[in-house]
Amino acid sequence: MTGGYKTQQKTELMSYLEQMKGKHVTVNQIIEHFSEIGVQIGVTTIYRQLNRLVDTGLVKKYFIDEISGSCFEYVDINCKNSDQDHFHLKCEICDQLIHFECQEVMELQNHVKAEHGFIIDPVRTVFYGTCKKCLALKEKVSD
Amino acid sequence: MTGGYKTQQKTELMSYLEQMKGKHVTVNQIIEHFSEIGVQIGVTTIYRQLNRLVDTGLVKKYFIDEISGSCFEYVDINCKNSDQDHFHLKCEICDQLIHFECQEVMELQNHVKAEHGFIIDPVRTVFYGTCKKCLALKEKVSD
DNA sequence: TTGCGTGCAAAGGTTTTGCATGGCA
DNA sequence: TGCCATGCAAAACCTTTGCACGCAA
Repeated sequence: MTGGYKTQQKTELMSYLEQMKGKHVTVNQIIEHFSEIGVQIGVTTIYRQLNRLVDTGLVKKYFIDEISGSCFEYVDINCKNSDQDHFHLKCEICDQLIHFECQEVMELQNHVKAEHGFIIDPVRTVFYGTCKKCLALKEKVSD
Repeated sequence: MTGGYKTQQKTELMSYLEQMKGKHVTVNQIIEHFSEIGVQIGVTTIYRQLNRLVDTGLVKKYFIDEISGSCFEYVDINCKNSDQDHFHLKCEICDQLIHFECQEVMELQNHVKAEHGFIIDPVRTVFYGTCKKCLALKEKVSD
C-alpha cells in the first residue's frame, strides 16, 4: 500500500501511530516511546517515514503553538471511505476527538461553496477548540 | 501600555504591524521591509518585541504549515470583540491560504457552542479543501 | 543482485540566550 | 544615574540532506 520494502522500523512506527489514532503525536514523543520500549529507530527515519505518510495522506501534519515542532496524526482510512459526511471536533486541552455530524456544518459547506467557491474537505478539516468537559473545568478554576 | 522605554525600533515595528493589520506577517517579511525602507533593526529585537506583544495580547501568533517559521498578526483592540475573528481556508492543491470572514461561520460557531457545548478556536481551525481556481482547473481537465 | 531503507554526520533554518554596549527617563 | 533595550555572536532547536552501509525482495 505504502509501497517500498517492509522494514521493522516502518512496522513499528505504523503500529505506534495506529495505537495513538485520534491523538496528536510529536516526533519527540515518538522518539521517547521507542526509547522506552527498546526499539532502535533513528530520527532521520522517523522524519522520512512521517513525510512519506503525509504525502500519501495516511497521516496529517499540523502545528500547535504551545508545542515546539510539528505534530502528526494517523488518519483512519475506514473512516475516510465510509462516511464522508461528518466532521471532527478536537479538544485542544484533553485531546479528545469528537465525531461531529451536524446539519449546520453541511449548510456552511454549501454556503462556502456557493458564495466563496471553496469546497471544504470534511476528511481533512478539524475544528479545534475546547470541549464541554474542559470548558466546565476551566470555569470552575476561574471561580 | 506595553511598558518599558520607547525606542525607535519599537515604534517602527508597531507602525509596520498596524499598517499590516489583518494580514499575516512573517519575521522574514518584517526584516525585508525594514531593509527596504532603510531602518536598522536587529532580528533579536524583532523576536523579542513580537514575543512581548504576543504576551500582552496585542499580536497573535499563528503556525501555518505551508510557511516556514511563524506568522504574526496585529490585533486591533477596538475590533477585538466585533469582527476581528476570522478563519482560514487552505487549498490542498495550490496551498494558498485564504483569509475568511463570514457571518455563517460565526453562526456555526454559536450553534456549536449552544448545541454541542464546544467552543471553536478560530486561530487553530483551518478549513481544508479546494479553492475556486483549482476547482475550475480540475473541471477543465476532466472535460 | 538490485535498489530501497536506514542512520550517522553535517547542513539549513528558525528562534532564543548571554553579554557588552547604548539609549531612555 | 539606573535600568531597560539593543544587537552581535553563539547556542539551542527542529528538520532536511548527503553518503555509505545494510537489508528486503
